Amino acid sequence: MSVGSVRSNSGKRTEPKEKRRLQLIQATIRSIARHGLSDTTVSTVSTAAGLSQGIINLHFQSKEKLLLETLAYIVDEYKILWEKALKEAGDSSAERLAALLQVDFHPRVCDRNKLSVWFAFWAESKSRPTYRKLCAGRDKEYDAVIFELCKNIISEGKYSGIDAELAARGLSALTEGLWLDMLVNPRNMSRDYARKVSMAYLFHLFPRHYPELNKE
Amino acid sequence: MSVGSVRSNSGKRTEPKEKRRLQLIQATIRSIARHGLSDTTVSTVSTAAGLSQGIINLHFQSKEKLLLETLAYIVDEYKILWEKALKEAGDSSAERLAALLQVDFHPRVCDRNKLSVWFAFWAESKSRPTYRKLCAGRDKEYDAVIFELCKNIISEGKYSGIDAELAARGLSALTEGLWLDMLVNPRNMSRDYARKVSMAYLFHLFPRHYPELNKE
Amino acid sequence: MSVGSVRSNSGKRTEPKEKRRLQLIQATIRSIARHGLSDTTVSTVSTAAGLSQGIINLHFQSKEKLLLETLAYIVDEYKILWEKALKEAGDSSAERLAALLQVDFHPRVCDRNKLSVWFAFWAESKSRPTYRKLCAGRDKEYDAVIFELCKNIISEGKYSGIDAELAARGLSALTEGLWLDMLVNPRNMSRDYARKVSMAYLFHLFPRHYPELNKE
Amino acid sequence: MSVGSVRSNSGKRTEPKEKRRLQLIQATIRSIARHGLSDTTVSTVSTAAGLSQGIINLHFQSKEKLLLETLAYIVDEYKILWEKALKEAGDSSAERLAALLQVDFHPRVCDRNKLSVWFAFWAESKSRPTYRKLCAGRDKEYDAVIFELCKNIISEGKYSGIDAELAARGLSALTEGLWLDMLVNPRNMSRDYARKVSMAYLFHLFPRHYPELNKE
DNA sequence: AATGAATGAGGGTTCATTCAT
DNA sequence: CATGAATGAACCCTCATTCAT
Repeated sequence: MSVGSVRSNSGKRTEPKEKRRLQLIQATIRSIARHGLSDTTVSTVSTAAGLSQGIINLHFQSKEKLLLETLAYIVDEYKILWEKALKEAGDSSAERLAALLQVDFHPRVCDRNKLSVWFAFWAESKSRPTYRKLCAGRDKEYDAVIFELCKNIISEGKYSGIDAELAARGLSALTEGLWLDMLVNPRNMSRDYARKVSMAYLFHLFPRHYPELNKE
Repeated sequence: MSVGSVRSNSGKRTEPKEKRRLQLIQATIRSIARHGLSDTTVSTVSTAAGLSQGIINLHFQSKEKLLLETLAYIVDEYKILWEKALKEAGDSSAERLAALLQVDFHPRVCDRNKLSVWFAFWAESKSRPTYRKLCAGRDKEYDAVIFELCKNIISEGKYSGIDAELAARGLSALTEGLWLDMLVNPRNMSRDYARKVSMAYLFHLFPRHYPELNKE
Repeated sequence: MSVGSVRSNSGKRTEPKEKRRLQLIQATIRSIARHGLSDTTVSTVSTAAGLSQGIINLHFQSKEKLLLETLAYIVDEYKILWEKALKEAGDSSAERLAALLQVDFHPRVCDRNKLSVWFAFWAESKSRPTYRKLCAGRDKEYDAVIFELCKNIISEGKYSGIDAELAARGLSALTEGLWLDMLVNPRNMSRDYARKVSMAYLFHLFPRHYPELNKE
Repeated sequence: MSVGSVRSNSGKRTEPKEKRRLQLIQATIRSIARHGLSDTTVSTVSTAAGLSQGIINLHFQSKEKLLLETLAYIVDEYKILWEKALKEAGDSSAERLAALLQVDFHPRVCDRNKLSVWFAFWAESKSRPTYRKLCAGRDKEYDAVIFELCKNIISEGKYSGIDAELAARGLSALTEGLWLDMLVNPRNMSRDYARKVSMAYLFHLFPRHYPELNKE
């Protein structure tokens, strides 16, 4: 076989494996969204993927590992979107902060299936340290950046009476609360409206940095 | 059995019965907090209650009903505290709103075990309409009152550029987000600090109504 | 409750438990004999016992533990018969040795079902140290006693050219070989004939101690 | 395909085919010795052979057939060694009998891996007639020859009080028992010592035919 | 001829529920 | 009212077998 055919072979042998894993992770997300984490079984997942039962242990050794990789997948996806937003955003702290919040309401993040997964794992994180650790990575970095940006904005805008940490924590908590509303009660909280609520908070905090929000 | 004996027994039998049910509900809360909802079994609950396995079907017919009543118990408790706060609060909308937010950070509400239960059920609410309905009751009334109070305050204070609904939704979401932080990462988010974050938001929204918050 | 009732209660609550375990162990022996160790499943055992599948994990935690306790049961039973035989035997070494060999062909030991179990575990003992350890207890003591008795007999009878250890090892191996024949080919090797073979060996070793065997 | 190509291929295709089969049989022996028959899987065998999973069904159709052929291989090997010994032995019955027993302790027979296989199948022979039949071939012929030789020796040596069948059965059982000891407890029973035990028995039976054994 | 991804029947185990005590 | 032994459905996982490559 020529080098070319070897390359295409390796593409066919290793790629499908990665594709299968992705396919199964996506089936897991759908299953958690549809049945809940408690009622997500090897059977619901493999059925959702249109494959046989044994496939999960073949590719992930155990159901537990599949769940962990599913969480990791979602955490990673979020992180990537977030870093991309930071890279593409302008230099000003105000722009950067706004860009980050936009990510939180990006369709790929606010997908209700994925929100199901986030909250399923958060809900169990108290009893499962492994879950908490996976999420903690996200939170820590996230919090630090938000805090830094708030601090900059406050000093730039000479906002008095605003504590940077209180503001940052508020912004972060607000996002999570809005996610919860979108998950639990999507009719009363659309993605678009959630973003508006978030932006309204930003405006009230830093009115001189976000004049345009006033008019929306 | 004569009517008389039934009646006299009913006093003795139903009271302990109610106590057993409460005892089991509290054991359920502890079990969900400790093991997660997925790993909460009839056995973990009855062990936590110091009773035998059969006790749950005896008093609740099924595990599912026990879970529902546990959720109902927490929802009710929250509602009661909330109504009590409204009744005891002053007449001004600002006072009433602040009083309500205080309830959200009341030790009895913010108990981490109970937060575990809230989020456990929220996480599954997408797949279990019964859960959602139980929570929906709380949310609807809650949202309506908060909204009304915000509207009053805005008109009283002639706050321009504040949409009452956006503000109300923000306040409500913020609380939920702070609850999540307290659940997932209690070291970084104490009950006290959460309340401060919440109050800080209130202040930024309605500075002329909450001057005292400025100094804290 | 009186002391009496407590006693009868404990008899009813703990005895059945022990009875169930015995019942399951006996079902296991039958299953190994009938299906072989490889094909002995939780299902074959519980069916043999006339009970449900869950019963095994209820009483033995796992199938593996049931198997170990089954082996231990058979080892123990053998040991008890053996010690009883020693206690009841006369004082002379010749009598004692003969008594021990009688045990090896006792109906309760040579039961073909039980032989199945012995050989099933011996066959796996190379790969499963736990099995070997359980059997090793028996072997060691057994060998030591047989050796001692042979030594005494040899010195008493002034048998020249007989090594006590060779004789003892031979006697012990002969028994095991006869067991195998009874297991694998019961039509050609009855319990009675096996005993005769064993006794014939004894006679050839120590003719002056076992004159009566000559005539049989 | 032309006849010619078939013929020329048959040399190339069937030879390696036979080699593969042998390779897999040997891997099976190692696997049974290492993991036990219960834990010998298609995977343990193919791994031991350094080949892929599918190879077994390719060459043996099923796992069961591989096991049967493995047993047959060992039975055959034993038979061949045995027949060769008979052919090469002298004419006297005593020599022939001794030669046969030598085979039983030949390194190729007493290999602990192979003993594992023997006993694995013997242990299951009660529940699997197919296994028993495979072994029965060996036993029958073996027993007949041993018996014949003993009979000759007895009549030659005018040994009184010795029943030929009892002696033959004893010899055969002794060998099997010694094999078991070598398998289960190799530290206490070396191949060399086992042979000595066997020879000691022979001496005691027929002292006038085996004078040399006396001195060893 | 050989591979190894995929299958699915059947394994051991868990657990909500029942019921005799 | 309370227990806990027993059940059996459903879980996760293993593994002999198939088949496209």
